[in-house]
Amino acid sequence: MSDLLERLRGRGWRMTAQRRVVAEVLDGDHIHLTADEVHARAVAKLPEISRATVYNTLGEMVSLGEVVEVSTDRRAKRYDPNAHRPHQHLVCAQCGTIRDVHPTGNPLTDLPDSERFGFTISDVEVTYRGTCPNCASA
Amino acid sequence: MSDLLERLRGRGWRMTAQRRVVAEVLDGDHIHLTADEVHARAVAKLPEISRATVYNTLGEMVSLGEVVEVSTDRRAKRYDPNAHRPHQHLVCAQCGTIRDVHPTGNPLTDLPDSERFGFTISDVEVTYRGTCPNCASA
DNA sequence: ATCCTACAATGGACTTTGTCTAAGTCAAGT
DNA sequence: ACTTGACTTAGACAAAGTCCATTGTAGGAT
Repeated sequence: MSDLLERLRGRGWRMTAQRRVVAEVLDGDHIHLTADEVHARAVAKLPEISRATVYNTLGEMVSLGEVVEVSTDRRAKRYDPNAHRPHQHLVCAQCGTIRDVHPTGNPLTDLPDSERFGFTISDVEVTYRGTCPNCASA
Repeated sequence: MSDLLERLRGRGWRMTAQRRVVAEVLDGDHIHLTADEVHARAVAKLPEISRATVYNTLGEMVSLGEVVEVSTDRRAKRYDPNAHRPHQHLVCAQCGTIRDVHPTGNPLTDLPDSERFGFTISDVEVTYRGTCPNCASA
C-alpha cells in the first residue's frame, strides 16, 4: 500500500481524487519521476487531471517535507517520495538512471567552521556520478 | 588578470572578441553566474554579442573542462570558472548566494561497495544548504 | 441528508531557460 | 590579401514551469 498516502492523510491533508492519484504514482523505492512523468501516469488513472494540479500537488508535498526534489541532470526536476529516510543519489552519467544510496559518515562534520562563512547549515545533498553496469557493458 | 583566459589560450582555443568577453566576465572567485547573467554582463562590454554565442561559448568551456556547471537551485544552471581546483558549494536557501567551500575528507570512501550497484563512480558533488548570515539577521 | 464555504482543480496564457538553423562574418595560415 | 573552416547572429522553436480567473468539491455545520 501507499506509505506516502498514509503519511499525508495522517497530517490532515485534504484528500481529493487528484491528490490520491499523484501520491499513488509517486510511491515506492528508487522512484525519481519528473513532473511530466508524474502527470502522464496520473492521467492514465484519472484522465481529467491537469498539469497545473500535478505541479501544485508536488509542490505541496515538497513543502510538507514528504517528498524531496532532486536535480540530478540538467533537465527537469525529479521527485523522490522517500523524504523520511535520509539518503543520497547515485546517477548514471549516460542513461540518467538514479539509485538511492546510503553512504556512511556525515558530510556535515567534513565542513570546518572556517569554511562555513557564518552560514547555519541545515542540509547536505550528495550526488555520486558514474556509469551503470548496463551502460558500461554497451 | 584572467586566469581562465590564460588557460583557454594555452589550449589553442581560437580567440574571438566574444569568447574573450565571456571569459573575462566569468573569471574570479565565488563567481556563479547564470547564462543570462553572463550574457547581460557581456553585452555591457560588447553590445552586439548574441545569446546563442554565450550559450555556445559556455558549453565549450564546460566541454574543455575549464568551467563547471552547477545546478544548485531549481532555476537556471550556473557556471563556475574554478574547475581546476576541486571544491563543493554552500548555498543560502533564502537568497541563493553561493560560496565555494573545501570540505575535508573524501565522500567517495563513504560509499561502500555494497551501495554502488555495480556503478563505476567518477565524481561526487556535495551541496550544503543553509541560511547565510545576511538572511539570518533579517 | 443538505448546505456552505474555504480550499482545490482547471486550462490556457505567459515566462524562463535553453536549442537549433540558415546565412553572414572573421581569425589565422599560406 | 586570400581562402577556408570555424565562429557569430537573429529569431524561431521547444521544454519546463508559473499564474490566474473561473469552476468544482471535501468535509464540517445545520
